[in-house]
Amino acid sequence: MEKVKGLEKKKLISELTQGKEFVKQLKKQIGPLASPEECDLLLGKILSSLEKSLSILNLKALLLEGGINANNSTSSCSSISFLGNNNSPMSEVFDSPSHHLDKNMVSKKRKKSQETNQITISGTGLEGSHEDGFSWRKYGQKDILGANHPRAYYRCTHRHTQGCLATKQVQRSDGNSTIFEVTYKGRHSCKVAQSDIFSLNNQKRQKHNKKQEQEMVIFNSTPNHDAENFNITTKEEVFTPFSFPPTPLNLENIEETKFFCDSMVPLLTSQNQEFGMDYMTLHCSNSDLTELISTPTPTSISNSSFVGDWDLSEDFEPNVIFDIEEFFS
DNA sequence: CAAATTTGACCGCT
DNA sequence: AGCGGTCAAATTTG
Repeated sequence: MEKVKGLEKKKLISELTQGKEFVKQLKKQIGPLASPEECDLLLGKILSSLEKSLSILNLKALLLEGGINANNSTSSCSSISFLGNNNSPMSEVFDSPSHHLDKNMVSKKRKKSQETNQITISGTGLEGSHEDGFSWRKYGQKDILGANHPRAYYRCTHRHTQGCLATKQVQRSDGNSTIFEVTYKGRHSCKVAQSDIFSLNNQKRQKHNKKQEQEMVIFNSTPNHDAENFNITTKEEVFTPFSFPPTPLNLENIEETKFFCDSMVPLLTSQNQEFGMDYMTLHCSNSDLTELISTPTPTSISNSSFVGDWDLSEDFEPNVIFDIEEFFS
């Protein structure tokens, strides 16, 4: 992660310097000979540079504000989470796995709690791209009322061998069919070695290297979030949506967190209407993302490049666009 | 041939 | 009754 830290700073300086240069050029352009097109182009560049810079800062701010667990998370992307509209304690979903061993227990108790305690990640338009390092087995698919696309149901492959009760649901977004909404439920109790995840991600990276797919990750809050209860403090241990079973993310009162991965737009966009974030779009290449989320050795996010020694005193700025692919390149 | 996926049936909840 | 979630037999895949 040290590598990334250095890159961030360099990138930030580079963006700010670029912005400065663009302003200089624009200054020269402004005058009787200035063409509107050139001015427009330069303005766009300036804005882009400034937004990228702000994004870099704001991403850090988010991670700091989000109270990301310092101990376990290795994923910059997965570490940003949003909490729901109630302060109810974490449900049985994240409690003792033994609660779920009884099939009947699952049906009633869990159903209700899962509705309010789940992590949703939306993956890329590529089916395999929302792979998260876990081994999932599809056990069902349903057409959902009002949805354009069916919902697929997956459970951990180690359900029977290790009693792992983690499940996830994958559904294409109605609005954008290239976006997959992945809802994780339950926590992995299976022992998936970090090395396994690493090698698995390496395989995937090799698979997708040529395609150079880009992913957009939108961190989205649910529409009905109550701003007052929408806090990012972390406490309870929940399953981390991206690839790290042995590296749970500590969050408190999570209701629902959505990540959207899309392959179309190379931008990271952050908006916050209620308390700083309505959604955030993180975009990076598949390989970059994989690298980011598949660090073999668990690393503290707070020790990571994102939140390391940055001084982020300013408030989060909404509507920030951040080309994370370029940023991490 | 084992593992994974598909898909219709079933179940519980509202 | 309708819906979402799960089961499990059939089928496909590696």
